[in-house]
Amino acid sequence: MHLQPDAIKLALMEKNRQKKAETAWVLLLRSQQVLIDIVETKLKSAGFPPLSWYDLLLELDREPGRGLRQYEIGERVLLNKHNLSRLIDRLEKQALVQRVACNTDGRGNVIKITEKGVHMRKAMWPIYEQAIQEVIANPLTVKQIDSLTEIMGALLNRHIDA
Amino acid sequence: MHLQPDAIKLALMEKNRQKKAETAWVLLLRSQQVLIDIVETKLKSAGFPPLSWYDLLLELDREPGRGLRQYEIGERVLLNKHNLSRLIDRLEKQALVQRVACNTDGRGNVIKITEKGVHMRKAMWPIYEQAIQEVIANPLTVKQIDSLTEIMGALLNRHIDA
DNA sequence: TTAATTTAGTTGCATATGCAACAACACAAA
DNA sequence: TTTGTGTTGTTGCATATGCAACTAAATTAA
Repeated sequence: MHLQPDAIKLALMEKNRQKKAETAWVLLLRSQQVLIDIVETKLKSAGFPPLSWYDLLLELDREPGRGLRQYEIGERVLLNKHNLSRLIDRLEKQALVQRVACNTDGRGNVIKITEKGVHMRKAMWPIYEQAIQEVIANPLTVKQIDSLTEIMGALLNRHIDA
Repeated sequence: MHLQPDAIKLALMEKNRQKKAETAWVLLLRSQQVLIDIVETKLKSAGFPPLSWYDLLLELDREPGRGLRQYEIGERVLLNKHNLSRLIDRLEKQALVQRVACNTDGRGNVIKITEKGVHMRKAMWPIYEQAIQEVIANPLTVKQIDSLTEIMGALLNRHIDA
């Protein structure tokens, strides 16, 4: 066995790196499906609405009186305006949130969480918390959890601008 | 500052663990959304069908002549039969796969990939491969990629039986 | 054999999502 | 002012997904 020229060596390393990335990607895809499904199922069997509702309620709950413009929510929850518009429809129909005409911008409206919405989020949290424990906290060591956070952060940062 | 009794210390550690798990979960949720969206967008802009089609074609491509029963595909692709049934409808409409009556089980059918399906999968792969490079291989070190694989494996294993 | 139960797959219905077109307003330039 | 351009949000349409009901065939039990 003889030493390979650096260029070839590098190319092989890159090839290997890509192979590993593909393996990781497939597992990431699968685990996403499985874990989200578990969490959604737990919420549903407890008689609660899906994760996306929780997300929305949480963001609104963080802005007590002020509320949020629709586009602000869209940025935080990573939802395009089409879906967001209708997601808010559904929540409003359940009286969990409320559309208020915006006095500084005649086009838009400000979304505010209602009392009922606050209660709903609070009621959902224990179930959600327990689900997170089951799908993340229990199967992993603390070191792995930290590592997961770091890696997901790196993946996200790379694509925030895109 | 005095030493805490072990029980309290343990409880605090568990609380901390859960906190970290919640942070990791949120990042995992977000990054999955973003990464999958990037990959899907790349496929679409290249004029290709979505990821789920690729998944199905890949599984079938691995069983050249034999094909697969629908429930077998369901197990591998993690899709319930309802959706699978209609996903196959769509692919069959594009002549990428073919339903063949099963001679050992009169209820079911065997799904086989067509020549066109084989070509489609081959054509999609370079785009898909490049997308994986962009979302996983480029942003991470090899060590992180290995770590990601290990962690996702741990998460999946835990819930394979459930 | 017949009858009861389980399994494979499809279909109808309600809901969720993406895309494109649109309406209404804000903002900037002429 | 008017005109053009970008932004905010909604709606129609096509498609995708989950749930429950259903058909048909396999399997088991009597």
